[in-house]
Order: sequence, then structure tokens, then C-alpha cells
Amino acid sequence: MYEDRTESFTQGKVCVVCGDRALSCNFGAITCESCKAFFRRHAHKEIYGQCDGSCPITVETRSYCRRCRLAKCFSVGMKKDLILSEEQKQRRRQKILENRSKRQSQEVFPPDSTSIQQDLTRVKTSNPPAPNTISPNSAASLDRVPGATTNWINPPLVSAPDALSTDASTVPKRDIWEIQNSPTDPDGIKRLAFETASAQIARLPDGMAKSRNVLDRGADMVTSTNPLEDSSSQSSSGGLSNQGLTLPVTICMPSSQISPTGHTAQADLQIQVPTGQYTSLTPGATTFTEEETIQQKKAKGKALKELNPREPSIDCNIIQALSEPCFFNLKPPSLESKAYHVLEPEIQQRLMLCVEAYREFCRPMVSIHEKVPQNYVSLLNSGEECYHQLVRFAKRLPEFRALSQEDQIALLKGNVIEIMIVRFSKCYNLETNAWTIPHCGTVQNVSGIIEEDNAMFSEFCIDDYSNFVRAALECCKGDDLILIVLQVITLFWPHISNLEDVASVRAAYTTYLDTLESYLNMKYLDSNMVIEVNKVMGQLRQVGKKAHDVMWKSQVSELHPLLKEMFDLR
Amino acid sequence: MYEDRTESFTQGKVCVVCGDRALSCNFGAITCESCKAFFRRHAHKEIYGQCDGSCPITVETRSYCRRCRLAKCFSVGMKKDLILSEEQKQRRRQKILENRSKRQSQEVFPPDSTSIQQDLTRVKTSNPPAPNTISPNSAASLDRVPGATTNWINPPLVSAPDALSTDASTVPKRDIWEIQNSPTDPDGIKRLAFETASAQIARLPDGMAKSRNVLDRGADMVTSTNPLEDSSSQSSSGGLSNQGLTLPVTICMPSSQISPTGHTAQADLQIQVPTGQYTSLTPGATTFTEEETIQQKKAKGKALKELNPREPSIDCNIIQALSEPCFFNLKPPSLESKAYHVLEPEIQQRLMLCVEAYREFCRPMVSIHEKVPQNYVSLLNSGEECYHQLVRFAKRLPEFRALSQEDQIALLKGNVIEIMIVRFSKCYNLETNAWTIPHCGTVQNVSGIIEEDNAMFSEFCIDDYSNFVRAALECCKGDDLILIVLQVITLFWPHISNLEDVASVRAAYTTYLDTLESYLNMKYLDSNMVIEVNKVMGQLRQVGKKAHDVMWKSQVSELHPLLKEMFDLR
DNA sequence: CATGGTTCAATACGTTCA
DNA sequence: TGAACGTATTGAACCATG
Ligand SMILES: [Zn+2]
Ligand SMILES: [Zn+2]
Ligand SMILES: [Zn+2]
Ligand SMILES: [Zn+2]
Repeated sequence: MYEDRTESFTQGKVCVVCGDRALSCNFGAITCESCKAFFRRHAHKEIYGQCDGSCPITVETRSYCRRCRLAKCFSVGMKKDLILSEEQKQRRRQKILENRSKRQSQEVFPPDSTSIQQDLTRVKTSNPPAPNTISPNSAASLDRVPGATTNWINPPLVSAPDALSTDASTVPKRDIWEIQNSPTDPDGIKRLAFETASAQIARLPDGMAKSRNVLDRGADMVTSTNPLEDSSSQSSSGGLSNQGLTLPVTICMPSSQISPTGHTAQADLQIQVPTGQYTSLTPGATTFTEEETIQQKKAKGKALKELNPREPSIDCNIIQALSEPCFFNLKPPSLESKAYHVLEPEIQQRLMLCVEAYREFCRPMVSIHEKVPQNYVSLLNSGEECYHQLVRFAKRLPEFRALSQEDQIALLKGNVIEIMIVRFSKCYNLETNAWTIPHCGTVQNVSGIIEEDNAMFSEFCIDDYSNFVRAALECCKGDDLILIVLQVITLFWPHISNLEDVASVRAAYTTYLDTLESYLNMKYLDSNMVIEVNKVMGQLRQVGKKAHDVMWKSQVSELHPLLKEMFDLR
Repeated sequence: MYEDRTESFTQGKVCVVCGDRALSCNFGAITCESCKAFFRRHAHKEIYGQCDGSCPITVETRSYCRRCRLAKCFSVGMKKDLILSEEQKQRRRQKILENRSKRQSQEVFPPDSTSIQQDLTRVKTSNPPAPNTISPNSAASLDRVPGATTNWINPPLVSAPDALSTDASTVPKRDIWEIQNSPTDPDGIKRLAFETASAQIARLPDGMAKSRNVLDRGADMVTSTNPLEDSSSQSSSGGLSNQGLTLPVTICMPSSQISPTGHTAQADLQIQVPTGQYTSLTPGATTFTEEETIQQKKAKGKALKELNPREPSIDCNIIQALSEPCFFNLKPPSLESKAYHVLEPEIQQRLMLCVEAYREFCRPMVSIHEKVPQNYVSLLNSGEECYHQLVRFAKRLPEFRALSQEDQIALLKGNVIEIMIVRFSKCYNLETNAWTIPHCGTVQNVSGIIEEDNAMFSEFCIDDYSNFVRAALECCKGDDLILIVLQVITLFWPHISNLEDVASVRAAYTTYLDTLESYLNMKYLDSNMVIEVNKVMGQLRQVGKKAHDVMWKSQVSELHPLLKEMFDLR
């Protein structure tokens, strides 16, 4: 509805349906943009209404009666045959995608690629998402993996013959893991992997929890890297322990600071959380009740904070940020978008499944209100919700549900670290080597902390982590869906020993690998994409192993009972 | 009522009714939220007040005088047509529900969890989301025309868009995902559409199926249209809850009263009804089998009745009356009378046609034996035969038979309420505001019942109905032929959207209007007669619209599947 | 350019609850 | 009654093809 009455400048074109300004002929009649959209949306639909069929249609009244508006559209000669059929639209989208990635692949080679930041900036400014552009030098630097597997079609350890290999199964199978873990013969690898797995099962106390909160926020920011989304999230940054993720667990603190109330309840906007009791698996363990309302907890948190003025308090902004829903989640592209219809239905379905499952990670965490975290350990302990989320995330996946409880637990325990690493990668600031927290003015650089305890972290070089993040972000630039599917794949990573039904796990692993591959092939004609992502997976395993090792060195005693259970720590 | 006077930040929008802050345009005028709600609640009501009609309406005073507030609402241009009708609201809710379950179909698990084990255990028990069931939209619209047409030569027609297109694309397209996930080729959609289209007719196994059988059968019978043949059906009448048809549906009742056996089988003298299963469109719906014999049903009904002694039972005489053939049918004058020879042969023929068709309404109903109706809902539900009769009635008319099956169904669905209103008007007692049932010493006054639920019937004032009946009966005093032809005319009332062959429907409508006019002009020299009947038709549409609304407000769950099908209720 | 589709923030309906 | 909310629809702006 245009105010300016200089209709002449639009060549006096007027919508024959409503009289609004018209720009062109649409579907057989000169119409305005709104009537054009209206007709496209409704021409094939049945419209129910209650009128005598003679409602006047003007600019003002056109939205009053859909039936009469549609009738008028037809009466002025608009033809629904001119609306592209679903199939035609599909072809069109396909073609657009092809052209787009063709164009981008040309852009990649030009000499200008400089720093990551510039890349990111370019992403922001250049309209079409340029996710697959990889700066040459970065790609090179990622190539730490000796003899990296370039073809992931054949998952590690998984020689699942009956897997749903949808296509190109002819490609020689190589196991990424073989490379990472350096074993040379398949059997050796397997065994090795298993050993590692069993060793791994126990880690990651709580670093996960807390750091996740913070990290999550970062993800929001990163998401805004998405050219389409832009602006709203300013790039301020509030750092927080992130390495927490990897291990700041080791920081000791007065036990008094670990409040017994330091756990959480689930409180989601949509989901009513039943109150209940936390019952530890181990009889003697502490029990927590979860009967407080969120409001009560908020109040309590405030009170606590006020009562302990001497304790260094964490910036309120951080707290607020942490408690917001989805504050750092990945933002996958909407699968509703017509563009994805090119994919086979099954692939679409799996992708949707991943995104749906991932939503479990997007719930707000309220635990942060309960007690203001004063340090990293309490931050960790207050993050129980993280693990619940992880469990729910896994449960969303039918393949996971189909497993025995033992296997489910084994997978969760065995792969949690890697999943979390992927999850938090999005908010890692490569420039500062810190996790960035949006909405907070501060950036907490953790490298110093890490360096404090060289003995503890000697095995976990910050470079490992940052290299992984760098590779991951550059690889998936802007396309959070890749990271999401990666988390699902990681969940099913079948390196764990003593799985009851290893075949099913492998099948699931393969299935989601294939899904990701299909997606990448569809979206990025650049076939290198699969290779790149494959490399990233290799790095993930490397860094995961190191994080795991460090975990075992940490002080167990201060962790929340649930976390101990999670990791079989005593 | 907002305190902050920074109205500018709301773009200076001000409620044109009360001056409060406004957010958007509501029902045709820029209003505040409260006036919007007020208008929605009261626009259809009559508000009586004892003021002089000049009360000022401001933010502070707006709730003082509802009458003046409503008047101001109208005066500033708010339109009650923009308030969704009951049907539209119902569809809207339906759509929201569908979308919601679609979205959450993957949302398998309850959100809360305490310990991992509990989480996992729950996983084991919880089932994957039920696949989304989609029920097809019916093609017919039940749109109402609010205003009465005063000139019946030009019926209030809805220019059905693209009426002549016979392709299946008129069927609303549904996303493939909604229905099944497996189709892999784009054609899937197309096929689906076709399925939907053909299903439109074929499926509906039941309700429709049922009526379809009848439709087809009806056609068979038409052969026997020969006037000589139908001696068997004397003009006694098989009444049935009629008003039930129009509205008492809304009365809620314990679900126990709705016996799953409370439906009927077709058992006509001439028509052998194939036994079969009722398969609802919606997978989860109840299934009814129709294999019992009438005797069995009778027994069952008795048993049921005895088992529920607390339920108020309807007088046995009524039952008997209902089961007698044609206990309350109209008795048209014999067209053999020489008096009618003045009329042109074609007119005579048409009149005879109407009378013959009407005889289909005069067959006895046996369903009443099955289960003694305890109240209006069960009465309604037991009245399946009514609809079969209606179908046969329509099938007798050549213009109707000439239509496509889709259009036939659309007409039946769209006009059934008005036809029934006319049909039952004859037994409405204007003195008592009750329907009188012959052969019974009792008169059942329903007004009390209707008034019981004011909320439900607020829009359907008993006065509306009685005014119509009064007008109709006074107008046609003694001449049942008028009412009969009126039913035929009503059948062809072409207000329905998306008729394939709207031209033919209009032609039929006009034809019978002309027939009636010729008859009236011949019989009643008083030329006012045409005008009077015209007025009655206008009232019929008004009362029909209200009845229609009430129908949509009713508890859908309690209705017989056939009725749901008939009215596209879910 | 002309004319299709796509997107997303604004809009406008009903619903809920205190 | 009216504020707050959930959602489907709308339409301006934009993107892509030929
Ligand atoms: Zn227009
Ligand atoms: Zn209209
Ligand atoms: Zn107002
Ligand atoms: Zn007043």
C-alpha cells in the first residue's frame, strides 16, 4: 500500500484487483505485489468465508474478505496455471543452488582471502551465504592430520555392510579414526579405540555444564555470522571459562562454595517441569530436591548474591545471558525452506530429526539463577541441566532409543566430551583464544588460566582446541546445520567397547554420516566440502582424546554427584 | 490502559473508540486491545441500556455504558463481518492443532528428567510420536450469506473462481510430509492430490460412503420416479428430531450416553443396505460396524435403556410415532386437480417433480428402534436416515443428478440445514414454541432446553426460529406445496463456494424459483404472495446462518461420524 | 526488465487468565 | 474486562532466471 500518489512514475499501473499501485503483470493480470502474493498463496486453496460474494475489493478492504478477493483475482483474468507447480519450483530451486555455489566456488580462488576475520566479514556483507568458501591457507593449516582421510563415506571401525549406503558406496572406505589414533591396522585401531573409549567414559565432570552456558551465548553471535541474519547481536563479548569445557575443573576452591543447592531444575517456556527429586544412582549420594519454582530460585539467587558481597560476583549480564533461552545455540537454516526439498525425503527427515533433537540443547537454563556461580567449579556444578539436555537430545533420535539402556549410557558417557566440544566451538573466539559471551561487555581470556597449571594442562595445548575450532568454523562457515549433524554423528561414534549392539550403533553412525554427506553434496557443489568436514571430524577426535585425558587428572571430589555418575567418577 | 504517555513510540496510534493506545487495526478500525475484545464479544449481541444513547466513551468511561460503546464501535467503522464465524474459528483451531502436532511430532519426550537412569528408562517406555494424520478437506463450503436476498431472481451468488475447471487441482494441496514421508519423487505430490480428490468421493468410507451408497442408490430409485409407483409410501410421516438438526446439538452430555452402537443401518423396504464398516477419515476415530440386524439393534436398544435407568427417557409414544411412516410430512394438494391445468405443462411437470422428490422424505425411519434417544444429541445421532432421505430426495431431481458428484456433495453439505429447517417448520407449534409430535399426547417444548445454555445459544435466539416459522406458516397457510418447492429451491441455493459447475446450479435454482413464482401467480392473484415468500426465504437464510454457527459451536466429539462428515467437522 | 519465487517482520485474529 | 500471548496471514523487499 503505497502512500505516494505519484502513480505516474510507476507508469500509472494500477492493480486491477484492488487498485493499489502495480508494478507488473502477475499471473495474467496487472496487480500489486500483495495481490500477487495473495493469489499465489490461495489460488489452489479452498477458501471458507461468509459473505454474499459481493464484497468490494479496494486497497483498504482487500484483506477483509478472502473469498471475494480470490474471486476477483480470477475474474480479472489471473490464471493459476501460471503458478509454478511444486515440481517446477523444485527444479528452479535446484538450479539456483547450482548457480550459487558455482559462483562461489569461483570466488574462493581469487587471491584476496586474508584473515579469518575478513572472511567472516565478507560473509556478513556478501549476501548469498558463502559457507563453503575456505581460505586456502587455513585449509592448509588444518592439515595437521597426517594422512587425513578424505572420504568419510566409510565410517571408522564401521564396516557396516548393511548400512544404508545410499549411493557412492563404491568409494574406498577409510577410517578417519585410524588416522587420528594412529593405529595402522584396522583391528589394532579398533582395539585401541575401545581402550580409549573405556578410559574415556569417565570424564568431564562439570566443566561441561557451566562453560556450556556461556559458550552457548557465543553461538548466537556466531550465528549472526550468517549473512541473512545480521546485526541484532552486537559483537560485544563476555568471556567465560570455556576451557572449563576442557578442564578447568582442576581449579580447587573452598568446599563451602559448593552449595548443596547448586543444582538445577528444568524450566522451559513451553514445557512444564514436574517437580521431583533427584535420586542418585548411588544410595549414599546426596539428594537434591527440585521443588522450588523458578521465581523462588531467582529470588534466592539474588538474595544469595546480596548476602555475600565480599565474594567476587560475576557480571550480572552474564547471569542474565545464561538464563535466557537459547542464548548461545546454533541456528540451523530453516529446513522448511523450499531449497531443501531437493533432498530425498528420507534425508530431509533425518536432517529435521537432528535439528529437532538439537532443540533440546536450546532450552533455557535456570540453574544459573539458583546460585550465582562464583568460580568455575561452581559454574560447572550448577550445570546439571546440561546433561539432562544431552540425554534428551539423544533420546530424540530413534536409533538411540532403539538401543538398550546399557548401550545408551555407554554412548553418552563415551562421546559426551566430543559432543560438547562441537557444541561449544561456535562461541570460541579465535582471535582472543577465549569463549565469547554475547551481551556482556567483558571477554574472559582463559588462556592465562590454562597456563597457570602447566602440569595439568601439559597435554592439552590450547592450540589443539583452537585449531579444531578454527577448522570447524571455517569449514562450516555459517552453516550451523553441519555442526548440529556433527553432534548427532558424534553421539553414535561407535568406538566404545562392550557395546551390546554395536551393529546398530554403527548403522546409525553410518546413516547420519550419509545424511550429512547428502546434505553437503546438495548444498555445496564444491565436493571438497565432504573432505573438509571429514578433516574436522578427525581433529575433533584428537582434541577429544586429549580433553579426556586431562579430565581424568582433575579433582573429582568437588563435582556434583550427577556428574560423577555420568562419568563413573568416585 | 497504558500509563505511559509516550504515545509517539506506538506511532501515535490511538483507539478511535476510546482514545487509549492502539496497536493495530481491529475489525476495520484502529482500536485498543480492550475495544477489540469488547467488539468481538458484543458485536453480535443486542445490548439494551437505559441511557439516552449519548454517553461519552473515553478510556475511563468506556466500561460504563456498553450500549454506547458498541454503538461507537460501529460508528467508527468496525465491521462485525470481520469477526470470524463459528465455522471459521473452528477451522482455525483445527489448523493450529494440526500445525502444532506437526511441529511436535518429533517431540517425543517429556522434558523433565532427574537422573540419567530415569531419563533413559523413560525413553524405553515412551513411544515415538504418532504419525501425523491428515484428514482431507472437503470441497464444499458452508458459507453463509448474511443478508437476505430480496430479489430472488438474482440469487446472491458467489462467483466461484474457476468454476469450470474440472481438473483435480482444485483440491487443496497438502504437503506431502503431512501425509506420508516416503514418496521420493516429485510426482508424489501430484499423485497425492489426485488421491485426495478421488478420495473426496471414494473414501469417506463411512459417513460419505454411507451417503454415497445412498447417492448411488438414490439414482437407482429415480427410475421409480414414476408417480404411479410409490404408493407404498403413504403420506404419513416419519419425524425425527428436527430441531435437533438445527441446533440442540450443542447440548452437552455425558459421553456415556453416546453409545457406540448409537448409529443406524439403512433398512429400507426397497433398499438393501450392504453391511460394512465405518472407517473414519481420521485413523484414531471410533469405528462402527453395521452388521447387526434391526432386531438385534432393537434388543440392544432396549437393553441399553434398561441399563441406564437414570437417564430421562423419552415417552414411548414418541418412539412409536417416530417409527411410523411419514408421521408429520407435508401434504401437498393433488396436482391432478384441473385447477393446475392452467399452468404451463413444464411448470406442472416441475411441481410434480418436487412432490415426487419430497416423497423420499416420507419413508418410515427405523433407526429410532435401535436406541431410544435420550436427548437431542442422541436423537441427532440416531437420525442418520434423515440424511439418507435427504440424499434420495435430491437424487430425484434431474438437475441435481446432472451435477458432478463433487457438486452434489457440496450442495447437500452446504444447504442441509436450511432444508431441514423448512422441513420441520410444519410441526412447530407457535403457541408453545415447541415442536409438536403427532400421535403422542405429549408436546415436547424445547425452548426450555435451548435456553438452558445461554452461552451456547446466545446467538441463536429462539425468536429467530419462531419468527421464521411464523412467517413461513402464515405466508403459505395451508399450502404445503410452497414449502415443498421451497425445499427444492433451497437445495440449489448457489451460495456455495467453489462449485465446479456453478452455472448449472444457478440455472436449477432459477428454474425452481420460476416454477414457484408461476404457481403462486396462478394460485394467488394477490401479487404480494411472491414478495411474501421472498421475505420468508430471506429469513430462512438468516436463521440458517445462526443455526450454522451454533452447529459449529457444538461439541463435535459427540456427533455421529456421519454428521461430522456431513458438516466437515473434526 | 519482466515476472516468477522467497523471506521476514508486521499485522490482526482468537485465546487465556487474573 | 483487558492485558498478554500464540499463531496464521499479509505484504514490502528482495532474489533469480530468461
Ligand atoms: Zn492489488
Ligand atoms: Zn466476500
Ligand atoms: Zn479503545
Ligand atoms: Zn450509553
